[in-house]
Amino acid sequence: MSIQKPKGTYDLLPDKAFQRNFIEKNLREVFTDFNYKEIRTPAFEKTSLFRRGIGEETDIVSKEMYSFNQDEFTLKPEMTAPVIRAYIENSLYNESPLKKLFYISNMFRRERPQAGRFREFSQFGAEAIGSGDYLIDTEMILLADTILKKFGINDAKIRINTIGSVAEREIYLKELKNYLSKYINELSEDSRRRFKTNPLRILDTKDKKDIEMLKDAPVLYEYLNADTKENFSKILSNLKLLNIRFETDYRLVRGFDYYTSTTFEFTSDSLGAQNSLLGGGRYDLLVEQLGGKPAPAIGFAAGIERFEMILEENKYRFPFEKEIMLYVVSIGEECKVAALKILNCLRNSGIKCETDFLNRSVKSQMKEANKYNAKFALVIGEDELKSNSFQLKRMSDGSSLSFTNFENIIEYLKNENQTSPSGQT
RNA sequence: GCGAGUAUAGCUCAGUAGGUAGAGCGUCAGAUUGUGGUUCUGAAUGUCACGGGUUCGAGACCCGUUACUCGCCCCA
Repeated sequence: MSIQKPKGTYDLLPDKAFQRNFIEKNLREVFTDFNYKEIRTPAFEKTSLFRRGIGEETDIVSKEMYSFNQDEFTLKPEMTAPVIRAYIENSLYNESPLKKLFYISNMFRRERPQAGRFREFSQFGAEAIGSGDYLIDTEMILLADTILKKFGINDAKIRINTIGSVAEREIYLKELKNYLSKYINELSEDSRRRFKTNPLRILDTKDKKDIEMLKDAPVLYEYLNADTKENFSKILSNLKLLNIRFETDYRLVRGFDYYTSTTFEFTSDSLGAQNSLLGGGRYDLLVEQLGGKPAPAIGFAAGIERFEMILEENKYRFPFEKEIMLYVVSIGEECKVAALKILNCLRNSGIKCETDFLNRSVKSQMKEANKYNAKFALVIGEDELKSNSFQLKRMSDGSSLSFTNFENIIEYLKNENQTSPSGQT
């Protein structure tokens, strides 16, 4: 083994690449139906964008970024900050007060790889910038749910929470720290660290003793203003009206600094330890933080590899790749050119076909045709060229049709191509 | 950054108490001269992850390294 791929990366071999393309095609369809427009941003950005956008103290920024050129640039570890940067830089707010954008792109984080986690991975996601209305929160969750349902993923758990405004959270955090300080010596090591760095995340702990201690801890929800609460309950009742099953989880706290009020997460049991499939929420302050005219916004991101893991677990039936209509078995120099000529005519009509490039025996070429699942095989040798008589063989039953010139064969196959349905696995 | 497990042909794996490598699948070729799928026959491919040690002798035992996998943290 000479040179290996970098840790945490993977090759998408042809079969999987085909499936990935199918997934992306369908994602684009749903996003487009919801009137989201695709945006693509550079693979790398100024490092300061992520420092300011995601938050200096987050794991991603503090230890997981791939930076280069004396830290000037960083391979994007997430898409929200780049999208907002592009939104501001290109004055998209001047086009219309609400911009609905989606992306499908690869990200880079220098983490320890494990099941469902890679150093280069792909996400699809959406950002709606310009509306603070609860209706767009509802639509955002509906969009995410629609995508999953489109792929037959019906068992994802949806959890929703609101973490309020910065001001509301400040009051709460004081109370929470006050409460936890009584237990500070009994808390798990992780929680003690979070006490200093990000006390909200203590609520997310998996430690049993911690959970016990948190039982009587103050609840953020109770520190929220009446209109925040009302807004939240409107979202929830809307979701109910739309028949979306969810649960509220007052402990759901997201890892990036930019989140405000609504947060949500879709999880699946098919994913192993990393059970988070999709996460999102509102980030009303980010646009301003990144130097734009203040605009409320909300979005979500989902991991494509985890998405694929679930599809595999569910034995999702991907379509077959387009079948080969004709395999030309050619014998001898002249015939090979003749073969390419036929293939060229068919290909110009969008028909998939193939011939031999290895000077192999007729038998081997037939085997090849069979392996490719070609619908027809056509043998071209000196005999055929001399007598102008060609046998088009139907591979499924071995029957053959006689032709006296190429034009008729091509016409026949074009016709056949139109009537043949595209198969499912 | 921390913890655990694994490392034998392209793939999935055998390899028993240490005696210098096997199967299935796949690939390629042949089974009367130019016709596939089934069947049969044959072939190729491994510095048994790397380095050291124990031993007359190690794929198997010991140590180290590296890679991969899974988990913690965090996240998609």
